[in-house]
Amino acid sequence: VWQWKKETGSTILNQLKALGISCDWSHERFTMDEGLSRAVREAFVRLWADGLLYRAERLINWCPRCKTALADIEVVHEETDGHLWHIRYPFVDDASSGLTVATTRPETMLGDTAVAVNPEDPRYRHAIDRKVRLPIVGREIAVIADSYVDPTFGTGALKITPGHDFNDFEIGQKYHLPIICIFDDDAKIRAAAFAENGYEPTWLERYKGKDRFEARKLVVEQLKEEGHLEKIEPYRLALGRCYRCQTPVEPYLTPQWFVKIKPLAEPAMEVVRDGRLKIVPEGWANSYFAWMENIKDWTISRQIWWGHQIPAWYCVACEQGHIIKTGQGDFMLTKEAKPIVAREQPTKCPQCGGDKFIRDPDVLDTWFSSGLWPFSTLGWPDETEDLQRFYPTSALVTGFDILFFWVARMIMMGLKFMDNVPFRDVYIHALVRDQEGQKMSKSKGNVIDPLEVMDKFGTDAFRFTLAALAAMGRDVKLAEDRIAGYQNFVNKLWNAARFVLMNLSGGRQSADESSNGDLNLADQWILSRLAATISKVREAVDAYRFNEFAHHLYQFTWHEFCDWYIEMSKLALNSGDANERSKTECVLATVLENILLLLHPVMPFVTEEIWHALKEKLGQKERQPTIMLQSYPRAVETDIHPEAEQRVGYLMEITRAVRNLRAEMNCPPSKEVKVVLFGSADNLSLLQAQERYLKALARVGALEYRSDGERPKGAATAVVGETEVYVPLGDLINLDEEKSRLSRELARVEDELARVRKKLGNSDFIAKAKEEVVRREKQKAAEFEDKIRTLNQSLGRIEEIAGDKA
RNA sequence: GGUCGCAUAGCUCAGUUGGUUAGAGCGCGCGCCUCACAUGCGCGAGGUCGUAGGUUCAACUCCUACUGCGACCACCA
Repeated sequence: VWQWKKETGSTILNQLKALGISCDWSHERFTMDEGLSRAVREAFVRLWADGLLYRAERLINWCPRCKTALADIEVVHEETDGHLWHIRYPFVDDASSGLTVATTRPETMLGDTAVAVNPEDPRYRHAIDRKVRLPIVGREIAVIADSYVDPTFGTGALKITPGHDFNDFEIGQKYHLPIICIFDDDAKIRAAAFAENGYEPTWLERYKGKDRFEARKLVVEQLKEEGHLEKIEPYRLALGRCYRCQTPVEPYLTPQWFVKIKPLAEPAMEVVRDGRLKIVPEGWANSYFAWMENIKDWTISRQIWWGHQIPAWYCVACEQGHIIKTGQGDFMLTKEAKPIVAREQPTKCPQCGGDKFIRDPDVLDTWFSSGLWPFSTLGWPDETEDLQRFYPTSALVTGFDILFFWVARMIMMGLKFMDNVPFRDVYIHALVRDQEGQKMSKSKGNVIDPLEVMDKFGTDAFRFTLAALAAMGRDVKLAEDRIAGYQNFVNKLWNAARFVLMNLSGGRQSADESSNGDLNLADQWILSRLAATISKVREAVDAYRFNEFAHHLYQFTWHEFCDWYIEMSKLALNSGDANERSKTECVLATVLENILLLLHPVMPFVTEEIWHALKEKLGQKERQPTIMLQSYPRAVETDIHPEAEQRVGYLMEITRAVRNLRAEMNCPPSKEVKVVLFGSADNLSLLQAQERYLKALARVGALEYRSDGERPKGAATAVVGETEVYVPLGDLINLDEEKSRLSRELARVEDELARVRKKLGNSDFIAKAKEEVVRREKQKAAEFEDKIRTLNQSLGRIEEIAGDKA
């Protein structure tokens, strides 16, 4: 175990570290550590004392390959093609007639001890309380009536094998039927089974020691030979397999340890119901309840070679008769053996005073110790400081596949032993699937090794991608294109940082000491946008909406900071105004630092790197050793500046309009153009005040502002709000192109207007819609009408020119 | 068999209380080596939001049915 742990454990740790996960490595624990073993023994003893543990012989799920008991949850059911075999069991009193049973497992007939029919089934009234003779075996078994039998399934007659089927076991208990276990722990035919029941089978030679599937063939063959096989139908059945080795599970009768689960499950459901523990996304709470409500006692003993050995001892003197030797040094305890449950081996038997004990050879299901994890790792059962401080934790992040295996158990155990939930939130993250959406699995060979991906694209890009794709409640198809895209984002951030660093004068000014009085418009704007972004990012994280988190940061960093602000900042930096320049430097540094802090959880490596460079440049390096110790940014209320946002928004629209016109008219970027703007005095004075931005961003040479008068002829035109934008191109203008462009735009706006008018024409709409909605629609209509008017005028002028030319 | 989820641009996906010109990334088209970045910059094309009904003044958004995927749970032989 320890060798295995060393290898696997270090692989996992290396992966985690490569992923840039920052943990308190001093708290690393392994299930088999002494501290945890102690917690396991303590928990076991307490459960026993509280009557929540018992040892009993039950039909349990058994893996004949692993030779161990399995919990229900460790059995995976899989639709499998099989057959329904119809076998005829003749009546003892009249061999010429009989009952036909249908079964998916003909070999188990060797252990049948009854046939059941539904008491209401008219076909079988005559059969009740008669006896039938088992083919091959020759044993006489009773026909019983029980409403459990579904008359519509198969033949309506059900063979009862209490030793090898869960339902049959129940029925067997109800009618006190004998139990014949025909298999040994290998699922091979066990000869002794028949001798035990007083049979001297001559037919046994043929089956003895045969595996269950071989036995099936032989049974079918013999039934056929003897004329008892009536029919074989194809049938799909849900076959239970061992979750580890896929071997079909065999119901098997052995003594095992069980946890009485209902008393633990009840409170565990309650805390989710009353909100003391939140499952995110909520949808999983339904599954959680469904599972908890139908939960059966938990088989916790395992017959495997490693794990926590069960802390139960048996007095050799008292239990002698219940100890069965099964091999050299191996032994088994019958269901009658009385365990002494204790933290340590007892010194004296309370019954006989004997001092010789053997310890229960079984070990515990690993999930038993895992269930104690939230507190066993913190020193429980001691009242440690760690326990005080860290229990309960705020959130558990995990995949749905262990919601039942582990999470549910932690909740039950936490409530039982700590009297409190182990964590407040359970965030069920998406499962990463391959490009085709298939679940990754070793057997399918479609596993994506995170180390390889990180090697190719970088850890930061990989982490950011996972966050960006982690939309609530949806699995992730990991596409390399996507990672490549975010790799570019990392690069973009790097280059933006380079720009900022090369423009900082250095040393003299610190980013957080900026005086925010009389900043220029761009500075006000970006700080306002930053504040808004911080708020949205925080909201997203609080709600576990990591895709929104990533989206907002991507959008802000690339499309606001880089695309607009950095470009605008160049004007301030080159303005020759030292005061303005230093303020802009401050803002650049502030925004960059905030971006780094905001992104750090998803992009730890680049952000750390850039942050150090930034701190060095600002002369603050010694003060702050690592970005990780910084607190997460909070939005600065006073930075919020709606007016600046609105103004820059307008400026951006005009800029886009000019760029658009240039592009449509195939005007090369190298060529400066003249722009004439018509609009209200307010808007124009704003534009005029900020015209350096317009000139730089849209490559405009000269700008003219007019409130009314003749519109320029031969100009490409656009309408932004109430502002008309003209780019006079003189003879360069392509009349046809401009005409079709304007017509297209006109058609689009007319469409919009028609839609809005239709709404406004509907009296129900006016009467019933919210006032604000109506007002907005009216405003839209007015805007569209204005726009249509100017577009028509522009079209008119184009046609005029065309006319002149012709 | 039961339960739940998903169907939106060529691809992968967002769209939080019903009213937006339905968005992003990649891909695609056009134009650019504009002094942080061609892993880049600018502009653009592309969707009757799976089908059929219903509720509503108004539906991608709510309800029903259907179709097609997917997952989980399940002892009907």
